[in-house]
Amino acid sequence: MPAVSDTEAGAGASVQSVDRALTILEMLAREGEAGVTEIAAELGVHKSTAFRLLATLEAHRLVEQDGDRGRYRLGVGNLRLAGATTARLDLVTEARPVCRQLATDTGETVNITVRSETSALYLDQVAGSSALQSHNWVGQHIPLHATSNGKVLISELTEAELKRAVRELPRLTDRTVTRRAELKSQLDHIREVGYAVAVDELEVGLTAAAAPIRNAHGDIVASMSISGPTFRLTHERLERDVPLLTAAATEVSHRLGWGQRV
Amino acid sequence: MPAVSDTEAGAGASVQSVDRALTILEMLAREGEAGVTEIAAELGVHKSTAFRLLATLEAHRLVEQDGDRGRYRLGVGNLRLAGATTARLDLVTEARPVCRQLATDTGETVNITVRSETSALYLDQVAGSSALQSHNWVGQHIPLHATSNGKVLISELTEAELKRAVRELPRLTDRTVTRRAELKSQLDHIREVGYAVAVDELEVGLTAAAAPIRNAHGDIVASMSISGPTFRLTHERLERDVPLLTAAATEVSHRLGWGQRV
DNA sequence: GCAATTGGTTGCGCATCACGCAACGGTGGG
DNA sequence: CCCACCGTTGCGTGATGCGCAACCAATTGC
Repeated sequence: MPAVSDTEAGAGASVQSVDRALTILEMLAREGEAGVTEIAAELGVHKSTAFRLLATLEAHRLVEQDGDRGRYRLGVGNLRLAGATTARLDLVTEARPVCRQLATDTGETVNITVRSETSALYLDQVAGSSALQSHNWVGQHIPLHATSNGKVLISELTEAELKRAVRELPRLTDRTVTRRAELKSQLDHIREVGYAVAVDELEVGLTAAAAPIRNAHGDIVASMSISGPTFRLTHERLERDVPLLTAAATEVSHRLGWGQRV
Repeated sequence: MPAVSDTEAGAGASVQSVDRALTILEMLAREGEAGVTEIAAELGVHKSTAFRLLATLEAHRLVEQDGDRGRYRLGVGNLRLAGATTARLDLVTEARPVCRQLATDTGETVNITVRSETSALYLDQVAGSSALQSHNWVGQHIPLHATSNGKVLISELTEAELKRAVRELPRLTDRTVTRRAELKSQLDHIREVGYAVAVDELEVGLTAAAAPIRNAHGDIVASMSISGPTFRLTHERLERDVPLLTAAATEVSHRLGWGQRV
Protein backbone atom coordinates (compact mmCIF):
# COMPACT_ATOMS: atom_id res chain seq x y z
CA MET A 1 0.00 0.00 0.00
CA PRO A 2 1.61 3.22 -1.11
CA ALA A 3 1.51 5.68 1.76
CA VAL A 4 2.25 8.49 -0.63
CA SER A 5 -0.80 9.23 -2.68
CA ASP A 6 -2.89 12.15 -3.93
CA THR A 7 -0.04 14.64 -3.90
CA GLU A 8 -0.16 17.94 -5.78
CA ALA A 9 -1.69 17.33 -9.19
CA GLY A 10 -2.70 13.84 -8.18
CA ALA A 11 -5.85 15.05 -6.48
CA GLY A 12 -8.82 13.95 -8.52
CA ALA A 13 -6.62 11.92 -10.79
CA SER A 14 -8.25 8.56 -11.02
CA VAL A 15 -5.82 6.48 -13.02
CA GLN A 16 -2.74 5.78 -10.99
CA SER A 17 -0.32 4.70 -13.68
CA VAL A 18 -1.19 7.62 -15.94
CA ASP A 19 -0.80 9.99 -13.03
CA ARG A 20 2.64 8.58 -12.35
CA ALA A 21 3.67 8.82 -15.99
CA LEU A 22 2.65 12.47 -16.17
CA THR A 23 4.47 13.17 -12.94
CA ILE A 24 7.59 11.80 -14.59
CA LEU A 25 7.17 14.31 -17.41
CA GLU A 26 6.91 17.12 -14.89
CA MET A 27 10.01 15.87 -13.10
CA LEU A 28 11.98 15.85 -16.31
CA ALA A 29 10.71 19.32 -17.17
CA ARG A 30 12.02 20.50 -13.82
CA GLU A 31 15.31 18.66 -13.67
CA GLY A 32 16.32 18.32 -17.30
CA GLU A 33 17.24 14.65 -17.19
CA ALA A 34 17.16 11.72 -14.81
CA GLY A 35 17.87 8.00 -14.60
CA VAL A 36 15.40 5.20 -13.99
CA THR A 37 16.54 4.58 -10.44
CA GLU A 38 16.36 8.26 -9.56
CA ILE A 39 12.87 8.60 -10.99
CA ALA A 40 11.68 5.45 -9.24
CA ALA A 41 12.96 6.78 -5.93
CA GLU A 42 11.27 10.16 -6.31
CA LEU A 43 8.04 8.49 -7.37
CA GLY A 44 8.19 5.95 -4.57
CA VAL A 45 7.84 2.96 -6.87
CA HIS A 46 10.01 0.08 -7.97
CA LYS A 47 12.63 0.55 -10.66
CA SER A 48 10.83 -1.77 -13.03
CA THR A 49 7.62 0.21 -12.70
CA ALA A 50 9.36 3.45 -13.54
CA PHE A 51 11.08 1.75 -16.44
CA ARG A 52 7.83 0.54 -17.98
CA LEU A 53 6.25 3.96 -17.62
CA LEU A 54 9.28 5.47 -19.31
CA ALA A 55 9.14 2.90 -22.09
CA THR A 56 5.55 3.83 -22.80
CA LEU A 57 6.35 7.52 -22.80
CA GLU A 58 9.26 6.82 -25.09
CA ALA A 59 7.08 4.94 -27.58
CA HIS A 60 5.11 8.17 -27.96
CA ARG A 61 8.29 10.25 -28.15
CA LEU A 62 7.47 12.20 -25.05
CA VAL A 63 10.77 11.13 -23.56
CA GLU A 64 13.98 9.91 -25.13
CA GLN A 65 17.16 8.48 -23.72
CA ASP A 66 20.65 9.72 -24.05
CA GLY A 67 22.40 6.73 -25.56
CA ASP A 68 21.26 3.17 -25.77
CA ARG A 69 21.24 2.73 -22.04
CA GLY A 70 21.50 6.26 -20.85
CA ARG A 71 19.47 8.70 -18.81
CA TYR A 72 16.09 9.99 -19.89
CA ARG A 73 14.99 13.48 -20.97
CA LEU A 74 11.95 15.08 -22.58
CA GLY A 75 11.35 14.18 -26.21
CA VAL A 76 10.16 16.00 -29.27
CA GLY A 77 6.63 14.67 -29.03
CA ASN A 78 6.02 17.46 -26.57
CA LEU A 79 6.79 20.01 -29.25
CA ARG A 80 4.15 18.58 -31.54
CA LEU A 81 1.59 18.63 -28.76
CA ALA A 82 2.46 22.21 -27.91
CA GLY A 83 2.27 23.15 -31.57
CA ALA A 84 -1.22 21.70 -31.72
CA THR A 85 -2.12 23.45 -28.48
CA THR A 86 -1.16 26.88 -29.71
CA ALA A 87 -2.58 26.30 -33.17
CA ARG A 88 -5.93 26.06 -31.43
CA LEU A 89 -5.52 29.44 -29.76
CA ASP A 90 -6.24 32.05 -32.38
CA LEU A 91 -4.53 34.60 -30.18
CA VAL A 92 -1.18 32.92 -30.70
CA THR A 93 -1.82 32.26 -34.37
CA GLU A 94 -2.65 35.89 -35.06
CA ALA A 95 0.12 37.22 -32.87
CA ARG A 96 2.96 35.07 -34.10
CA PRO A 97 3.86 36.90 -37.35
CA VAL A 98 3.64 40.22 -35.55
CA CYS A 99 5.91 38.91 -32.81
CA ARG A 100 8.46 37.72 -35.33
CA GLN A 101 8.51 41.14 -36.92
CA LEU A 102 8.89 42.87 -33.57
CA ALA A 103 11.68 40.49 -32.57
CA THR A 104 13.70 41.29 -35.69
CA ASP A 105 12.99 45.02 -35.39
CA THR A 106 14.09 45.28 -31.78
CA GLY A 107 16.50 42.34 -31.58
CA GLU A 108 14.96 41.37 -28.25
CA THR A 109 12.88 38.40 -27.11
CA VAL A 110 9.12 38.77 -27.56
CA ASN A 111 6.54 37.04 -25.37
CA ILE A 112 2.78 36.65 -25.34
CA THR A 113 1.08 36.13 -21.98
CA VAL A 114 -2.42 35.79 -20.61
CA ARG A 115 -3.71 35.94 -17.07
CA SER A 116 -4.30 32.58 -15.44
CA GLU A 117 -5.85 33.11 -12.03
CA THR A 118 -3.21 34.81 -9.94
CA SER A 119 -0.32 34.55 -12.36
CA ALA A 120 0.81 35.46 -15.84
CA LEU A 121 0.96 32.45 -18.15
CA TYR A 122 3.49 32.64 -20.97
CA LEU A 123 1.94 31.29 -24.17
CA ASP A 124 4.49 31.97 -26.86
CA GLN A 125 7.97 33.30 -27.33
CA VAL A 126 10.03 34.45 -30.28
CA ALA A 127 13.73 34.75 -29.64
CA GLY A 128 15.45 37.98 -30.56
CA SER A 129 18.23 38.07 -33.08
CA SER A 130 20.72 38.55 -30.30
CA ALA A 131 22.31 35.18 -30.61
CA LEU A 132 21.75 33.35 -27.36
CA GLN A 133 18.21 32.41 -26.46
CA SER A 134 18.14 33.77 -22.94
CA HIS A 135 15.53 31.58 -21.36
CA ASN A 136 12.39 29.91 -22.55
CA TRP A 137 9.43 31.16 -20.54
CA VAL A 138 6.74 29.30 -22.45
CA GLY A 139 4.30 27.51 -20.18
CA GLN A 140 5.54 29.14 -17.00
CA HIS A 141 3.40 30.90 -14.44
CA ILE A 142 4.91 34.12 -13.08
CA PRO A 143 3.54 36.40 -10.33
CA LEU A 144 1.50 39.26 -11.72
CA HIS A 145 3.05 42.05 -9.66
CA ALA A 146 6.64 41.37 -10.64
CA THR A 147 6.58 41.62 -14.42
CA SER A 148 5.62 44.19 -17.00
CA ASN A 149 3.29 41.64 -18.59
CA GLY A 150 1.58 40.94 -15.32
CA LYS A 151 1.03 44.60 -14.56
CA VAL A 152 -0.51 45.16 -17.97
CA LEU A 153 -2.82 42.19 -17.48
CA ILE A 154 -4.18 43.57 -14.20
CA SER A 155 -4.10 47.23 -15.15
CA GLU A 156 -7.79 47.51 -15.92
CA LEU A 157 -9.24 45.19 -13.32
CA THR A 158 -11.87 46.43 -10.90
CA GLU A 159 -10.93 46.85 -7.28
CA ALA A 160 -12.56 43.54 -6.37
CA GLU A 161 -10.95 41.65 -9.23
CA LEU A 162 -7.55 43.07 -8.38
CA LYS A 163 -7.91 41.96 -4.78
CA ARG A 164 -8.66 38.46 -5.95
CA ALA A 165 -5.88 38.32 -8.54
CA VAL A 166 -3.13 39.79 -6.37
CA ARG A 167 -3.42 38.44 -2.87
CA GLU A 168 0.12 39.00 -1.76
CA LEU A 169 3.19 40.65 -3.21
CA PRO A 170 6.22 38.48 -2.48
CA ARG A 171 9.61 40.11 -2.87
CA LEU A 172 11.65 38.52 -5.66
CA THR A 173 14.43 41.10 -5.95
CA ASP A 174 15.03 44.32 -4.08
CA ARG A 175 13.31 46.20 -6.90
CA THR A 176 10.09 44.17 -6.70
CA VAL A 177 6.99 46.20 -5.90
CA THR A 178 5.76 44.95 -2.55
CA ARG A 179 3.51 47.74 -1.32
CA ARG A 180 -0.06 47.62 -2.58
CA ALA A 181 -0.36 51.38 -2.81
CA GLU A 182 2.69 51.60 -5.01
CA LEU A 183 1.38 48.87 -7.30
CA LYS A 184 -1.88 50.76 -7.67
CA SER A 185 -0.20 54.01 -8.57
CA GLN A 186 1.89 52.13 -11.13
CA LEU A 187 -1.27 50.68 -12.64
CA ASP A 188 -2.69 54.20 -12.90
CA HIS A 189 0.39 55.23 -14.80
CA ILE A 190 0.19 52.18 -17.09
CA ARG A 191 -3.42 52.95 -18.00
CA GLU A 192 -2.35 56.47 -18.81
CA VAL A 193 0.62 55.75 -21.05
CA GLY A 194 -0.53 52.38 -22.45
CA TYR A 195 2.48 50.27 -21.56
CA ALA A 196 4.45 48.95 -18.57
CA VAL A 197 8.14 48.68 -17.81
CA ALA A 198 9.84 46.52 -15.20
CA VAL A 199 13.55 46.79 -14.46
CA ASP A 200 15.14 44.11 -12.28
CA GLU A 201 11.82 43.39 -10.59
CA LEU A 202 11.61 39.68 -11.44
CA GLU A 203 15.30 38.91 -11.80
CA VAL A 204 18.24 41.19 -11.33
CA GLY A 205 19.59 42.11 -14.75
CA LEU A 206 16.33 41.50 -16.60
CA THR A 207 14.34 44.36 -18.08
CA ALA A 208 11.03 44.10 -19.88
CA ALA A 209 8.35 46.30 -21.37
CA ALA A 210 4.78 45.21 -22.12
CA ALA A 211 1.68 46.49 -23.88
CA PRO A 212 -1.94 45.29 -23.83
CA ILE A 213 -3.72 43.20 -26.46
CA ARG A 214 -7.49 43.78 -26.60
CA ASN A 215 -10.40 41.84 -28.02
CA ALA A 216 -13.39 43.17 -29.96
CA HIS A 217 -14.99 44.41 -26.74
CA GLY A 218 -11.91 46.37 -25.76
CA ASP A 219 -11.06 44.06 -22.84
CA ILE A 220 -7.41 43.30 -22.18
CA VAL A 221 -7.11 39.61 -23.05
CA ALA A 222 -3.35 39.28 -23.32
CA SER A 223 -0.09 41.11 -23.10
CA MET A 224 2.91 41.34 -25.40
CA SER A 225 6.39 42.08 -24.12
CA ILE A 226 9.96 42.56 -25.17
CA SER A 227 12.66 41.62 -22.72
CA GLY A 228 16.41 41.53 -22.51
CA PRO A 229 19.37 42.22 -20.27
CA THR A 230 19.15 45.47 -18.36
CA PHE A 231 22.51 46.67 -19.67
CA ARG A 232 21.21 46.52 -23.23
CA LEU A 233 17.65 47.74 -22.71
CA THR A 234 18.67 51.19 -21.58
CA HIS A 235 16.36 54.15 -21.29
CA GLU A 236 17.34 55.28 -24.78
CA ARG A 237 16.75 51.86 -26.29
CA LEU A 238 13.33 51.68 -24.66
CA GLU A 239 12.46 55.08 -26.11
CA ARG A 240 13.07 53.56 -29.51
CA ASP A 241 11.52 50.14 -28.86
CA VAL A 242 8.40 50.90 -26.83
CA PRO A 243 6.60 52.63 -29.72
CA LEU A 244 7.33 49.56 -31.86
CA LEU A 245 5.96 47.36 -29.08
CA THR A 246 2.73 49.29 -28.61
CA ALA A 247 2.22 49.40 -32.37
CA ALA A 248 2.67 45.62 -32.59
CA ALA A 249 0.26 44.99 -29.71
CA THR A 250 -2.29 47.27 -31.36
CA GLU A 251 -1.85 45.41 -34.61
CA VAL A 252 -2.66 42.11 -32.90
CA SER A 253 -5.66 43.74 -31.20
CA HIS A 254 -6.94 44.80 -34.60
CA ARG A 255 -6.56 41.27 -35.89
CA LEU A 256 -8.69 40.11 -32.96
CA GLY A 257 -11.42 42.52 -33.97
CA TRP A 258 -10.62 45.48 -31.73
CA GLY A 259 -11.62 48.93 -32.89
CA GLN A 260 -13.40 47.82 -36.01
CA ARG A 261 -16.11 50.22 -37.06
CA VAL A 262 -19.43 48.50 -37.02
CA MET B 1 -10.80 -9.16 -25.71
CA PRO B 2 -9.67 -6.00 -27.37
CA ALA B 3 -9.39 -6.77 -31.07
CA VAL B 4 -7.52 -3.53 -31.55
CA SER B 5 -4.18 -3.71 -29.82
CA ASP B 6 -0.55 -2.79 -30.38
CA THR B 7 -1.33 -0.19 -33.01
CA GLU B 8 1.10 2.48 -34.17
CA ALA B 9 3.04 3.80 -31.22
CA GLY B 10 1.63 1.11 -28.98
CA ALA B 11 4.27 -1.36 -30.03
CA GLY B 12 6.67 -1.92 -27.18
CA ALA B 13 4.55 0.21 -24.90
CA SER B 14 4.10 -1.82 -21.79
CA VAL B 15 1.62 0.14 -19.71
CA GLN B 16 -1.80 -0.03 -21.29
CA SER B 17 -3.54 2.84 -19.53
CA VAL B 18 -0.65 5.22 -20.08
CA ASP B 19 -0.51 4.22 -23.72
CA ARG B 20 -4.20 4.99 -24.05
CA ALA B 21 -3.86 8.33 -22.31
CA LEU B 22 -1.04 9.38 -24.62
CA THR B 23 -3.02 8.23 -27.62
CA ILE B 24 -5.79 10.57 -26.48
CA LEU B 25 -3.32 13.44 -26.52
CA GLU B 26 -2.31 12.57 -30.06
CA MET B 27 -5.94 12.36 -31.11
CA LEU B 28 -6.62 15.80 -29.71
CA ALA B 29 -3.52 17.16 -31.40
CA ARG B 30 -4.85 15.81 -34.68
CA GLU B 31 -8.50 16.71 -34.37
CA GLY B 32 -8.47 19.83 -32.23
CA GLU B 33 -11.16 18.77 -29.83
CA ALA B 34 -13.32 15.77 -29.08
CA GLY B 35 -15.93 14.49 -26.65
CA VAL B 36 -15.66 11.59 -24.24
CA THR B 37 -17.90 9.32 -26.28
CA GLU B 38 -16.02 10.04 -29.48
CA ILE B 39 -12.67 9.38 -27.83
CA ALA B 40 -13.91 6.17 -26.23
CA ALA B 41 -15.14 4.91 -29.60
CA GLU B 42 -11.86 5.65 -31.37
CA LEU B 43 -9.91 4.08 -28.54
CA GLY B 44 -12.17 1.04 -28.41
CA VAL B 45 -12.89 1.37 -24.69
CA HIS B 46 -15.87 2.22 -22.55
CA LYS B 47 -16.93 5.80 -21.99
CA SER B 48 -16.09 5.66 -18.32
CA THR B 49 -12.57 4.51 -19.06
CA ALA B 50 -11.97 7.36 -21.46
CA PHE B 51 -13.43 9.75 -18.93
CA ARG B 52 -11.08 8.67 -16.17
CA LEU B 53 -8.07 8.94 -18.45
CA LEU B 54 -9.19 12.43 -19.42
CA ALA B 55 -9.69 13.39 -15.78
CA THR B 56 -6.12 12.37 -15.01
CA LEU B 57 -4.77 14.28 -17.98
CA GLU B 58 -6.84 17.26 -16.90
CA ALA B 59 -5.41 17.19 -13.38
CA HIS B 60 -2.01 17.74 -14.99
CA ARG B 61 -3.40 20.42 -17.31
CA LEU B 62 -2.54 18.47 -20.42
CA VAL B 63 -6.17 18.68 -21.48
CA GLU B 64 -8.93 21.08 -20.55
CA GLN B 65 -12.62 21.11 -21.27
CA ASP B 66 -14.66 23.69 -22.99
CA GLY B 67 -17.22 24.58 -20.36
CA ASP B 68 -18.16 22.69 -17.26
CA ARG B 69 -19.44 19.75 -19.24
CA GLY B 70 -18.04 20.43 -22.64
CA ARG B 71 -15.70 18.78 -25.06
CA TYR B 72 -12.02 18.30 -24.40
CA ARG B 73 -8.98 19.90 -26.02
CA LEU B 74 -5.25 20.15 -25.35
CA GLY B 75 -4.27 22.20 -22.31
CA VAL B 76 -1.55 24.62 -21.41
CA GLY B 77 0.50 22.03 -19.55
CA ASN B 78 1.83 21.00 -22.93
CA LEU B 79 3.40 24.41 -23.32
CA ARG B 80 5.36 23.98 -20.13
CA LEU B 81 6.69 20.62 -21.26
CA ALA B 82 7.58 22.00 -24.66
CA GLY B 83 9.34 24.95 -23.11
CA ALA B 84 11.48 22.57 -21.08
CA THR B 85 12.10 20.45 -24.17
CA THR B 86 13.37 23.29 -26.32
CA ALA B 87 15.59 24.46 -23.49
CA ARG B 88 17.80 21.43 -24.00
CA LEU B 89 17.28 21.09 -27.73
CA ASP B 90 20.22 22.04 -29.88
CA LEU B 91 19.92 22.32 -33.63
CA VAL B 92 23.49 21.27 -34.33
CA THR B 93 23.33 18.24 -32.04
CA GLU B 94 20.08 17.03 -33.54
CA ALA B 95 21.21 17.63 -37.10
CA ARG B 96 24.70 16.19 -36.91
CA PRO B 97 23.99 12.46 -37.32
CA VAL B 98 21.61 13.20 -40.20
CA CYS B 99 24.22 15.40 -41.85
CA ARG B 100 26.83 12.71 -41.56
CA GLN B 101 24.55 10.20 -43.21
CA LEU B 102 23.74 12.62 -46.01
CA ALA B 103 27.41 13.37 -46.55
CA THR B 104 28.27 9.71 -46.99
CA ASP B 105 25.21 9.07 -49.17
CA THR B 106 25.96 11.94 -51.54
CA GLY B 107 29.70 12.27 -51.13
CA GLU B 108 29.33 16.04 -50.93
CA THR B 109 29.86 18.58 -48.16
CA VAL B 110 26.85 19.23 -45.93
CA ASN B 111 26.20 22.52 -44.14
CA ILE B 112 23.70 23.81 -41.59
CA THR B 113 22.87 27.52 -41.61
CA VAL B 114 20.54 29.92 -39.84
CA ARG B 115 19.58 33.49 -40.64
CA SER B 116 21.38 36.18 -38.70
CA GLU B 117 20.01 39.57 -39.59
CA THR B 118 20.92 40.13 -43.23
CA SER B 119 23.14 37.12 -43.75
CA ALA B 120 23.27 33.36 -43.57
CA LEU B 121 25.35 32.10 -40.66
CA TYR B 122 27.05 28.74 -41.13
CA LEU B 123 26.72 26.70 -37.93
CA ASP B 124 28.07 23.28 -38.82
CA GLN B 125 29.72 21.39 -41.62
CA VAL B 126 30.36 17.74 -42.43
CA ALA B 127 32.90 17.11 -45.16
CA GLY B 128 31.95 14.82 -48.03
CA SER B 129 33.91 11.74 -48.93
CA SER B 130 35.10 13.19 -52.20
CA ALA B 131 38.75 14.09 -52.02
CA LEU B 132 38.39 17.59 -53.36
CA GLN B 133 37.58 19.62 -50.25
CA SER B 134 36.00 23.00 -50.27
CA HIS B 135 37.03 25.16 -47.38
CA ASN B 136 35.32 25.30 -44.00
CA TRP B 137 32.42 27.71 -43.87
CA VAL B 138 31.57 27.39 -40.19
CA GLY B 139 31.15 30.75 -38.49
CA GLN B 140 31.00 32.72 -41.72
CA HIS B 141 28.29 35.19 -42.66
CA ILE B 142 27.27 34.98 -46.31
CA PRO B 143 24.82 37.26 -48.19
CA LEU B 144 21.35 35.76 -48.29
CA HIS B 145 20.69 36.33 -52.00
CA ALA B 146 23.77 34.55 -53.27
CA THR B 147 23.44 31.06 -51.82
CA SER B 148 20.92 28.27 -51.89
CA ASN B 149 20.88 28.28 -48.09
CA GLY B 150 20.18 31.97 -47.95
CA LYS B 151 17.36 31.75 -50.42
CA VAL B 152 15.72 28.96 -48.46
CA LEU B 153 16.02 30.98 -45.26
CA ILE B 154 14.19 33.96 -46.76
CA SER B 155 11.79 31.98 -48.89
CA GLU B 156 8.83 32.34 -46.55
CA LEU B 157 9.39 35.84 -45.20
CA THR B 158 6.67 38.45 -45.51
CA GLU B 159 7.19 41.34 -47.87
CA ALA B 160 8.24 43.64 -45.04
CA GLU B 161 10.63 41.12 -43.51
CA LEU B 162 12.20 40.44 -46.88
CA LYS B 163 12.79 44.12 -47.47
CA ARG B 164 14.61 44.42 -44.19
CA ALA B 165 16.61 41.21 -44.56
CA VAL B 166 17.77 41.84 -48.12
CA ARG B 167 18.59 45.50 -48.51
CA GLU B 168 20.85 45.28 -51.51
CA LEU B 169 21.96 42.54 -53.87
CA PRO B 170 25.66 42.92 -54.52
CA ARG B 171 27.06 41.05 -57.53
CA LEU B 172 29.56 38.37 -56.49
CA THR B 173 29.85 36.49 -59.78
CA ASP B 174 28.19 37.04 -63.12
CA ARG B 175 25.56 34.46 -62.15
CA THR B 176 24.56 36.22 -58.93
CA VAL B 177 20.93 37.29 -58.77
CA THR B 178 20.97 41.07 -58.59
CA ARG B 179 17.48 42.04 -59.66
CA ARG B 180 14.89 42.04 -56.88
CA ALA B 181 12.11 40.82 -59.17
CA GLU B 182 14.15 37.82 -60.20
CA LEU B 183 14.94 36.96 -56.60
CA LYS B 184 11.26 37.04 -55.77
CA SER B 185 10.29 34.77 -58.62
CA GLN B 186 13.03 32.37 -57.51
CA LEU B 187 11.61 32.40 -53.98
CA ASP B 188 8.18 31.57 -55.40
CA HIS B 189 9.71 28.60 -57.13
CA ILE B 190 11.54 27.48 -53.98
CA ARG B 191 8.34 27.54 -51.95
CA GLU B 192 6.72 25.42 -54.63
CA VAL B 193 9.32 22.70 -54.97
CA GLY B 194 10.70 22.78 -51.43
CA TYR B 195 14.38 23.30 -52.20
CA ALA B 196 16.78 25.79 -53.74
CA VAL B 197 19.71 25.42 -56.12
CA ALA B 198 22.50 27.92 -56.79
CA VAL B 199 25.09 27.40 -59.53
CA ASP B 200 28.15 29.65 -59.60
CA GLU B 201 26.25 32.41 -57.81
CA LEU B 202 28.57 32.81 -54.85
CA GLU B 203 31.78 31.60 -56.39
CA VAL B 204 32.42 30.44 -59.92
CA GLY B 205 32.67 26.66 -59.91
CA LEU B 206 30.63 26.17 -56.75
CA THR B 207 27.18 24.58 -56.85
CA ALA B 208 24.88 24.03 -53.90
CA ALA B 209 21.36 22.84 -53.13
CA ALA B 210 19.48 23.59 -49.91
CA ALA B 211 16.27 22.55 -48.17
CA PRO B 212 14.41 24.05 -45.20
CA ILE B 213 14.44 22.83 -41.61
CA ARG B 214 11.27 23.68 -39.69
CA ASN B 215 10.30 23.85 -36.03
CA ALA B 216 7.09 22.64 -34.41
CA HIS B 217 5.20 25.71 -35.64
CA GLY B 218 6.26 25.07 -39.20
CA ASP B 219 8.52 28.11 -39.33
CA ILE B 220 11.77 27.79 -41.27
CA VAL B 221 14.43 27.99 -38.58
CA ALA B 222 17.43 26.72 -40.49
CA SER B 223 18.63 25.39 -43.80
CA MET B 224 20.62 22.34 -44.79
CA SER B 225 22.71 22.20 -47.94
CA ILE B 226 24.98 20.02 -49.99
CA SER B 227 27.66 21.72 -52.03
CA GLY B 228 30.49 20.80 -54.34
CA PRO B 229 32.29 21.73 -57.54
CA THR B 230 29.96 22.57 -60.41
CA PHE B 231 31.59 20.02 -62.71
CA ARG B 232 30.63 17.25 -60.33
CA LEU B 233 27.21 18.42 -59.19
CA THR B 234 25.66 18.10 -62.61
CA HIS B 235 21.99 18.19 -63.33
CA GLU B 236 21.86 14.40 -63.22
CA ARG B 237 23.70 14.23 -59.92
CA LEU B 238 21.32 16.77 -58.42
CA GLU B 239 18.36 14.74 -59.57
CA ARG B 240 19.71 11.91 -57.47
CA ASP B 241 20.91 13.99 -54.50
CA VAL B 242 18.15 16.54 -53.98
CA PRO B 243 15.59 13.97 -52.82
CA LEU B 244 18.14 12.71 -50.30
CA LEU B 245 18.70 16.29 -49.16
CA THR B 246 15.04 17.12 -48.70
CA ALA B 247 14.48 13.84 -46.87
CA ALA B 248 17.36 14.62 -44.53
CA ALA B 249 16.09 18.14 -43.86
CA THR B 250 12.64 16.75 -43.15
CA GLU B 251 14.13 14.23 -40.76
CA VAL B 252 15.82 17.01 -38.80
CA SER B 253 12.56 18.97 -38.81
CA HIS B 254 10.87 15.97 -37.24
CA ARG B 255 13.52 15.85 -34.57
CA LEU B 256 12.70 19.47 -33.80
CA GLY B 257 9.05 18.61 -33.39
CA TRP B 258 7.67 19.37 -36.82
CA GLY B 259 4.41 17.52 -37.33
CA GLN B 260 3.14 15.22 -40.06
CA ARG B 261 4.68 11.92 -39.10
CA VAL B 262 4.05 8.66 -40.94
C1' DG C 1 -43.85 22.15 -23.07
C1' DC C 2 -42.77 17.60 -22.69
C1' DA C 3 -40.53 13.51 -24.23
C1' DA C 4 -36.61 11.59 -26.19
C1' DT C 5 -31.93 11.52 -27.39
C1' DT C 6 -27.35 12.75 -26.74
C1' DG C 7 -23.27 13.26 -24.00
C1' DG C 8 -20.63 13.90 -19.70
C1' DT C 9 -20.29 11.88 -14.88
C1' DT C 10 -20.27 8.39 -10.97
C1' DG C 11 -20.63 3.83 -7.74
C1' DC C 12 -19.77 -1.08 -8.04
C1' DG C 13 -17.64 -5.54 -8.46
C1' DC C 14 -14.87 -8.59 -11.18
C1' DA C 15 -10.72 -9.82 -13.89
C1' DT C 16 -7.09 -7.80 -15.87
C1' DC C 17 -3.13 -5.63 -15.92
C1' DA C 18 0.31 -3.06 -13.64
C1' DC C 19 3.20 -3.75 -9.90
C1' DG C 20 7.14 -5.55 -6.91
C1' DC C 21 10.46 -9.11 -6.82
C1' DA C 22 14.56 -11.01 -8.24
C1' DA C 23 17.84 -12.12 -11.49
C1' DC C 24 20.64 -10.61 -15.75
C1' DG C 25 24.11 -8.08 -18.48
C1' DG C 26 26.77 -4.26 -19.29
C1' DT C 27 29.87 -0.37 -17.52
C1' DG C 28 32.92 2.14 -14.88
C1' DG C 29 35.86 2.65 -10.81
C1' DG C 30 38.80 1.09 -7.28
C1' DC D 1 39.84 -8.34 -11.55
C1' DC D 2 36.07 -7.76 -8.78
C1' DC D 3 32.58 -5.03 -7.03
C1' DA D 4 28.93 -1.76 -7.21
C1' DC D 5 25.68 0.49 -9.83
C1' DC D 6 22.27 1.03 -13.33
C1' DG D 7 19.09 -0.10 -17.02
C1' DT D 8 16.45 -4.13 -18.49
C1' DT D 9 13.38 -8.41 -18.46
C1' DG D 10 10.31 -12.84 -16.99
C1' DC D 11 7.12 -14.10 -13.42
C1' DG D 12 3.32 -14.50 -10.14
C1' DT D 13 0.10 -11.95 -7.40
C1' DG D 14 -3.29 -8.59 -5.82
C1' DA D 15 -4.22 -3.86 -6.24
C1' DT D 16 -6.28 -1.29 -9.72
C1' DG D 17 -8.23 -0.05 -13.87
C1' DC D 18 -11.99 -1.57 -16.51
C1' DG D 19 -16.88 -2.41 -18.26
C1' DC D 20 -21.50 -2.12 -16.75
C1' DA D 21 -25.42 0.43 -15.74
C1' DA D 22 -27.64 4.11 -13.82
C1' DC D 23 -27.61 9.25 -13.27
C1' DC D 24 -28.03 13.97 -14.60
C1' DA D 25 -27.92 18.10 -17.76
C1' DA D 26 -28.57 19.98 -22.01
C1' DT D 27 -30.30 20.09 -26.49
C1' DT D 28 -33.62 18.58 -30.13
C1' DG D 29 -37.90 17.34 -32.13
C1' DC D 30 -42.67 17.04 -32.01
